[in-house]
Amino acid sequence: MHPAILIHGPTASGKTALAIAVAKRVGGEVINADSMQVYRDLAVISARPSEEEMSGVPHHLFGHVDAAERYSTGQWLEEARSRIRALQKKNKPAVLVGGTGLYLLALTQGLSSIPPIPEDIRAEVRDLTDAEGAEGLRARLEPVDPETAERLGTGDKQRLARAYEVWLTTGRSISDFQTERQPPVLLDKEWMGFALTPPRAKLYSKIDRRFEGMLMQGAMAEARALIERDLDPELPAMKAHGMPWLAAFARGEISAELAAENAKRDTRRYAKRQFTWIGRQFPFWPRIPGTELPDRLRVILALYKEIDREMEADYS
RNA sequence: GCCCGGGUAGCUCAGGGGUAGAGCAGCGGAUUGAAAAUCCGCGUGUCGGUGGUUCGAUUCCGCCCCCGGGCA
Repeated sequence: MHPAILIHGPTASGKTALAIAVAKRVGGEVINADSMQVYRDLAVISARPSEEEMSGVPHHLFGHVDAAERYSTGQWLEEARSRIRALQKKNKPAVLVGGTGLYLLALTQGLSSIPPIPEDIRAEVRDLTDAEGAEGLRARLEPVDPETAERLGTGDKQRLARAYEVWLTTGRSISDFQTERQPPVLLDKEWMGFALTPPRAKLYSKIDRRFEGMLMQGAMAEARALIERDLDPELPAMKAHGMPWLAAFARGEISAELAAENAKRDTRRYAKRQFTWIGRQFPFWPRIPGTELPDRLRVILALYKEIDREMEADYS
């Protein structure tokens, strides 16, 4: 069995092209680890690789979800598990690539086994959040799960809502669930992760240019098509970088220039958070600071060959 | 060339004899099924340069440089 290769990095750092190049060299297949590239309706806006870019390398979990769906980390993890297992059976390395750090964390550290939340409870808590805000949620959570209420920031309505949903569904606190994790899909020796860490100034100007490029490739048309479906603006797909601003522009509320400015700014801020995530959550993943594809490829292949050989030795 | 106005944070600007703020941008952090989400924290500065007055100058004065506008 070959170890899986995980490629992570901030948005617009060149993960897609690198993953394809790596997959070609090691005879592997690419699996998406990006929460937005799963949505069918977000080809341009999520910078999903085109058929042409994929250049014959099989890709999995790209654009297979409808924008009306609320995709989740848990769902992704199960889908990724089955693809990874299938590749292991074929004795091909899996190349997981994506900017969603939480997905890769779940993959390598495991997730707690919390039962799915029934739709009526989710709706109830969502209404509660709208009506009472973070304050109200916190007040409700405090008596039943004081630990989580204490740990979460006072305004973190999303996590407060999640904690409260879990309590309503199971009668147990989320902190209780979170003390244990399921075994990860990939065990320690079964994967190797790489983090792209380009110079920030360079990345930021790349982000700006990339968004301009998206506009030229039809991002606006893509946004309009979604807007016409009249979906809940709170859906994850509707929150993809640029979407809320392109929607505001479509409604005539802001200028095209402002929409583009804001979209770029949101993306830059996201990249900043990704840098923090890499530093804190993946401190031991080898860094790849270079920005040239051949250099990056060389670094990955050199390190990968080593552990791949070790693994072959272990199994023979 | 002359006359005004202005040079203060990355940007737009406020302030004023005791080394300085606001907005935006930015920076640091958290992160267990919405994560491209959600949340917490932080002014980051040769106050254009150089002399002078003063206990003390970013502030007042002189000269110089730069940018607007006007008159030539």
